[in-house]
Amino acid sequence: MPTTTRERLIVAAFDLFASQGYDATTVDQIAAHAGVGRTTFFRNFASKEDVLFPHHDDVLREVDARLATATPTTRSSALREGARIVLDHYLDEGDAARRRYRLTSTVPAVREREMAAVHRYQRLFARHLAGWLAEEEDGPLRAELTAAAIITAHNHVLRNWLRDDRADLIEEFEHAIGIALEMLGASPPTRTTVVVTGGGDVETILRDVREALTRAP
Amino acid sequence: MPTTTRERLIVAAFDLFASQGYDATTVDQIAAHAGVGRTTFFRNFASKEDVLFPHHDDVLREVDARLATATPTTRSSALREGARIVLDHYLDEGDAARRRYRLTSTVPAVREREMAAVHRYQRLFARHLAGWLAEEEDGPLRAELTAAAIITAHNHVLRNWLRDDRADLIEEFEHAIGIALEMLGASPPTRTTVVVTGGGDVETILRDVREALTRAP
DNA sequence: CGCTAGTACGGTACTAAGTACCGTAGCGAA
DNA sequence: TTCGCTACGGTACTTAGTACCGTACTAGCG
Repeated sequence: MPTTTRERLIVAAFDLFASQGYDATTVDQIAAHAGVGRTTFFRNFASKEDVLFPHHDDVLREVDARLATATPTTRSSALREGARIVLDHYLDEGDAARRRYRLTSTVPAVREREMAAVHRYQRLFARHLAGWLAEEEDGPLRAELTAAAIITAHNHVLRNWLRDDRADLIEEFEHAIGIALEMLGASPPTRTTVVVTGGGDVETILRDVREALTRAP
Repeated sequence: MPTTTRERLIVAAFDLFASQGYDATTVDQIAAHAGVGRTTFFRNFASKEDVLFPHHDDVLREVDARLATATPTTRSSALREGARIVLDHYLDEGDAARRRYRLTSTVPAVREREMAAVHRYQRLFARHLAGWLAEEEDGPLRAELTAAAIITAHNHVLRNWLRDDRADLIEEFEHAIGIALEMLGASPPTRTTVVVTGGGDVETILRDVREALTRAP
């Protein structure tokens, strides 16, 4: 098993945090448990909290790249999918995400770090949005509001999932993002062609459309 | 001048941070500059960062009290005035707020602390809003979105002011809060109408519908 | 007046995070 | 082999934060 030193440190840290608690675990213990020296820990992670958020930089780059591909007509879905990248990453982490959540709920220092991470995502979205809305009235403000809405909706769904595993997570996510974007302003009319009358979110509408289309000629 | 020890510590800390920078200033220096022992510092402030945010607890209580007085017909103004309480507090601080801002802009540890403080306000707003929207569909999510919008609008105006003093601050604030609430207040469309002309099989149409719906909020 | 209880303070000693620096083992390329 | 690079371990240090103890001051009460 050629696991890298960095990964061994992450595993060791999560194990010790889970068994002893965060505050009661020292960096020396983490390093020892991973079979390396203390210096090596700080070479891989800038602080004790950082070992809990080892992938945010990668995910940030991913989201940044996705948002950068947006065109004026695809911005809405770029925002959706940008947020989905973050959500999916948490899902991929699986149990680790849940163990970390338990820490963020109880340890102030970890919670602050988590908030800092969230803030970076929000600023990333806001930066792209600011570019998109540069011409509009109150562009910078609207950019920040939209970014805040997306992050808030994302976190809302994520927290629900972290608390108790639920099956319809993706649907919930689409619903929440839909509400966030819908609350934020009317979109220009599109030149689309199909139709549906009826209420509900995207998934509901799609279900209705599918039903109508498959039932009719 | 019967200034209390706590206040002397605050003044000493701000002075030293301004002259030497945050990291280069030790708690010992702050205590010595205030003419007290190191122990006394930690009796008054839980941490070195805390001395920079000495009044948040009071303001939080104030805002809490204001929001608690809201009736179903006055909620909008309660939100406005709740945010105004926070803004006014920063204005009262005057130069101290601006000196702190300089630190939050440059020192990561201070910035994280600031974000934690902001988060407490947002959660306070969200808590009240959640109570107000308890009956509504997606109440908790909408509560968080609204709280996020208010805090974001507030911070947007505040940051502008902290960067460069501007005269029409209050007007800007009302404008920003207005946009935030307006964006959120817009009643969600109860009927969604999408029109598709043209043929194609069911799956093709469904794909078009999905694309249209996800592209335009 | 003397006595007592509470409060604020100073000092000492300790733990642990984070930094700086030095030395060294491995490893691929010239 | 030798050079250069990278990763690692060890030591020593600074500083935030905690725990604990002793003491001065003050208010209240006999």
